[in-house]
Amino acid sequence: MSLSYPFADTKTADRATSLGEILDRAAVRMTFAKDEEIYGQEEEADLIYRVVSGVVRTARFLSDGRRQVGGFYRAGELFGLEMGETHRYAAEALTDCVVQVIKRSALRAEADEGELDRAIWNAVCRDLERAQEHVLLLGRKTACEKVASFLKELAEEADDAVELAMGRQDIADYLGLTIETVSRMLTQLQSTSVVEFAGCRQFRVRKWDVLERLAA
Amino acid sequence: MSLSYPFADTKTADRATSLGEILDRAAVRMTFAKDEEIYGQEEEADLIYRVVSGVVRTARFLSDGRRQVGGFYRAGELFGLEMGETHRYAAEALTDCVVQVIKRSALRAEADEGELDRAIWNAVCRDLERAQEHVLLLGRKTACEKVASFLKELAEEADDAVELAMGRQDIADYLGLTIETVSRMLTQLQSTSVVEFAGCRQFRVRKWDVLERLAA
DNA sequence: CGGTCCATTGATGTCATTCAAGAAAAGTGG
DNA sequence: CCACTTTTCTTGAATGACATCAATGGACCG
Repeated sequence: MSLSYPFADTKTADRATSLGEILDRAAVRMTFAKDEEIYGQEEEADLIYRVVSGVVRTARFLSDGRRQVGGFYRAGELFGLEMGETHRYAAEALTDCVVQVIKRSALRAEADEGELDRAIWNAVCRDLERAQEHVLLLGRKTACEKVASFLKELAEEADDAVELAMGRQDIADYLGLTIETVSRMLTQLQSTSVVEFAGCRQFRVRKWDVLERLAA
Repeated sequence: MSLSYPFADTKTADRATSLGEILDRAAVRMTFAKDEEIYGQEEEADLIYRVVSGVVRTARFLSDGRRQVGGFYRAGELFGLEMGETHRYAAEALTDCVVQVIKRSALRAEADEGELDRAIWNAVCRDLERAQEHVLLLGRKTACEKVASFLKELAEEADDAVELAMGRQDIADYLGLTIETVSRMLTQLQSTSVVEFAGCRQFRVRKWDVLERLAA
């Protein structure tokens, strides 16, 4: 991990109007290598994080090593605001990535309250919605439905060809499956021409209607 | 379902200091019979709810009838603040229950902002934390661990004998299992003297250490 | 070009589900 | 309060979905 401080232009008279500007000015920028830990499960949580580039995953471990991936965060997204005293999920760099970090207290001084609160509020609500979808997926969907749901979610935010930032193990741990099962389901979706893979990290959807039906 | 309006003492000069008082004064009180729907999945969400008595469950259905229970809410808890345009989970009366309901906008006029925001904020954060725990449970725990976790969570907020408000089907749909599996795991936990049941709706923990270990 | 890592595929095993029955509890009406 | 019905819970046996174990195949990288 490496640090680099922002230009200290605290003399700027105007208050920043967007959270992005506030962070660009006041946050510390940190770089993490692939698989490096950003913060640990059980660590104290008074920092706010924002992805600048790369992808971050959150994950939680059971004592015997089983892992559950909570979610993936892309450029522009806030993470790490779990609001208890400590983080319940760890955050790790899925790819090499750059992250802005700021103390909640420091941010409060910089920003006009409304702007800040709204951004954090939105991030927490988005996390909650995702977690609720995740609960449904993990609790009541079959392996095939899980994988279809996962591909669908990725594909509907991308135009045509979708790049998978994560490997099979991360997908498996996100979906509550094993890598073998994920692999088999992907093969199955390909053999029925629902999706088409170019290598194991890029795909495009061939039959949207079928994919949506399979995602249940 | 039946309605009853609160005493309209809006002349009170002082602003209420606790959310409870605000709601007691300004909210509509509604009574729901067991299994009655409080709001539906996909319904518009601009009301805030608070359990006065009884227990509420949230649940979501897949098109073929499979059900995932999101959680249970007890007296004093706020629910229904999912913050998207529509509810993603339905809310139903698990038992006969009384609920306070208020429009978010109306509440905003009544309360001093800080008090209100803090209460909603706490409720949303609590929901998020629960959902994250739920994800771990559903994704990576075995049937036995799921049931043990469930009993443990119930038991640690109650003194000695714990009353189960919900039936086996609700437990199963909360844990992502079938009623038969839940029943078998409960039998197993009894036969190993980890818990002891008096009828099928009341139990007490016999071996806390073992229960905690099994909950993983 | 050989080595390492990751993904796929096949064979087998296991845990949870499904199907089917019976037992206990809860509701109903006399 | 007791028979009777209905619902819910438990238990057993068989099936099935996903996991595990083991081997092969492909991609990336020095």
